[in-house]
Amino acid sequence: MALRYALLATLNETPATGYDVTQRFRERLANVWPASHQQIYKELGRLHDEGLVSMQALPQAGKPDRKRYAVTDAGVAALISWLQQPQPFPPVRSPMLVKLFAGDLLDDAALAREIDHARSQWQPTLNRYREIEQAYFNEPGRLPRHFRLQHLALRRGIVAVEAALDWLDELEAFAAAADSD
Amino acid sequence: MALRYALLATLNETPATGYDVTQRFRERLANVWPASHQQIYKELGRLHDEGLVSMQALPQAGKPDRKRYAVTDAGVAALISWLQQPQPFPPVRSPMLVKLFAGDLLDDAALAREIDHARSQWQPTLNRYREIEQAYFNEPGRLPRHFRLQHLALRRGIVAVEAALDWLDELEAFAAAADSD
DNA sequence: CCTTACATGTAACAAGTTACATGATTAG
DNA sequence: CTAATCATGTAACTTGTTACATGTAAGG
Repeated sequence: MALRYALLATLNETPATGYDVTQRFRERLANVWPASHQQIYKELGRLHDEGLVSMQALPQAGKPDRKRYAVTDAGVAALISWLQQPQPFPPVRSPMLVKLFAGDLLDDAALAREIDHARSQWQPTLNRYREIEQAYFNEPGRLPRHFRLQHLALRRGIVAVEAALDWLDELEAFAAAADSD
Repeated sequence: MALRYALLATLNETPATGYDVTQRFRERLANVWPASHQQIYKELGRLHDEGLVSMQALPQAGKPDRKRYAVTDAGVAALISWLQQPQPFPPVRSPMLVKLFAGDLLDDAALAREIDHARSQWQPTLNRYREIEQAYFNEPGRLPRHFRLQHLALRRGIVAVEAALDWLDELEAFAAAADSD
């Protein structure tokens, strides 16, 4: 459900084609609400059917026509009304925790591999987030409101991944102790 | 995909009916891999079709027969082989971050409401987790391995929610400052 | 020659949610 | 009288993933 509002939000900043929007999702929404081009095109079609966005075809030679979407008044209204309502929290579903739940069928070696794998995913993610923070949000106090909100969204990613890595340290301490038995 | 392995893991501890398993998911797997009874029954049926669990009908009067499921050798093998392979991480999808992304269409009042709502979800969750930790995992060093793994799964929840609440404080500080302008 | 960027989609499938269905027994 | 517990499911729907389809132009 949130996908359509993410779409309305970007298009509200600047009208764009499905292709452009897909780029934006890759670059700036990947850690908020990832979506593939297939899903984006489908949802843009629906939004258009419902009159929440307008569409203008821009003819091209040799390629499919570009379709430029812009939010309509009804679209802005729908987005604002969604923003007013507190949203439910997505449930946690973690394959890694399912593994811990399997208990003694999970041997020490497999656990160690899983820990390494997790670290190899999260550490680079944290580094990337911190680089972005350095580069774009160095003086948050001076930024206009919508940039500060984006910074806070990034902060959410940072604290979450830091917590994940702290927990990995706990888990590794346990695994190392078990190893030396 | 992880649902079936969560099912195999519980049934490997103790054989049980779909109803029993649903209880266990409510009590102990809610924060790891939540699942409804509809999903559980469907997946148990599939696991049975594939020979990963065996089923024995226990006739009852007035109620549907109970069906007792137990993991087969093939089931144990499938679970172990899954445990060996590092699992991909589920993508982050957060409606709350989508809201921040909407920028100036999100007014201060709506933001404040969202913060309160989030805190009212997470704070009780954290309290519950801490109570469970106190009650069951008071002396982790003395526990057998599979309990320690469950403790570590709970720790994951604790550090994640603590991080979420820390972030909410950051967000609230921003909202309060904006308010006083 | 090969890959990447551009630009749009369709179709099949998997996973999860919500609504509906049945019917006895027990606790308040 | 009402709600909860026990015990199983089916069906419709939504969301998201993966595979497939088409065709040009530019850069290494």
